[in-house]
Amino acid sequence: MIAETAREKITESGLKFTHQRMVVYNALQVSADHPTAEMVFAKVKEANPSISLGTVYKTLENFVKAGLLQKFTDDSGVMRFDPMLETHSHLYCTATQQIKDYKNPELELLLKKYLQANQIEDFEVEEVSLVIKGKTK
Amino acid sequence: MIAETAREKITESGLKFTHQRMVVYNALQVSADHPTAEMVFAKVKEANPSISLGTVYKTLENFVKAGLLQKFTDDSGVMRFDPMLETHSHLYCTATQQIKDYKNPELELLLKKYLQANQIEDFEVEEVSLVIKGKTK
DNA sequence: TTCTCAAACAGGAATAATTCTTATCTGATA
DNA sequence: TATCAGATAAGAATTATTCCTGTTTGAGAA
Repeated sequence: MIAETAREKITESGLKFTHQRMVVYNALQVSADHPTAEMVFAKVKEANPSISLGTVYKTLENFVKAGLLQKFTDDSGVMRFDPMLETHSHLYCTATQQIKDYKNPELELLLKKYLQANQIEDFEVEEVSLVIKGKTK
Repeated sequence: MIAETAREKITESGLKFTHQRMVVYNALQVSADHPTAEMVFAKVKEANPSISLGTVYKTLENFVKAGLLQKFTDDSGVMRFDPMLETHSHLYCTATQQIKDYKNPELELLLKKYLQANQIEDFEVEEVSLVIKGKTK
């Protein structure tokens, strides 16, 4: 049951379990796109009409800190939240501004190996991600 | 002479040459970091104290459209402008939030070749960039 | 179960980056 | 040098995000 999974994930990550956190968590698990805080807010209101936008922002930030979500900023400067935790790249369509995940373990391995073999001077790599810009056909 | 180069580049790109555009152009050519619009504004005021912030924003945007600059957004959602035109990657320090260019033609070639050999379904790649997060030693 | 309290929440005010608006000015061309 | 489309200055407006304050709630103790 989805409520149980959410509860487990949230408490496991060291956060107090609340109804608001549960609905935000669930909203992100089912979202295929990379929602903004406003998009999460709109979706979450269906399940909890009295939630406030500030709570959504704070909850998303807490989830990022707790390692449940990834956050990045799109080209127009808006924060996007991403339920996937494995490293993956993003396809950014320059025509429609849509963002899609692009998972390619082979490519990730290639990059990881390259950066291990060729250390960057004075820099310790933690994470690598690829932004591929172009157009959806 | 730097004024001549600026004039050429600006008119070549199809934009009308103005004093404001020249000082913005020159400010970016000499900046090693990836300035924000505010940083450009501060620098440009030395050469032209009466320039307005709105003009700086508009000019930077025009330069991006004309292909003289690259634009991206940093993790805190602020726009950064980048005088380099060749594809290159960014090193993002998670401790200090500093951004540095990382140019590595070998790595770029590797990526380009990989993406040519392994087409992404329904997507036409225009540009690839790597965001490498980590810590400066 | 009820009590207690640190943490979370709602609601809205405040802030910061960016865009827009309008009246004025300027560069390129004739 | 006169013309005019496009560029600029100044500041108002907008948008995303953070902050503040009083109220509520979840989790553990008694």
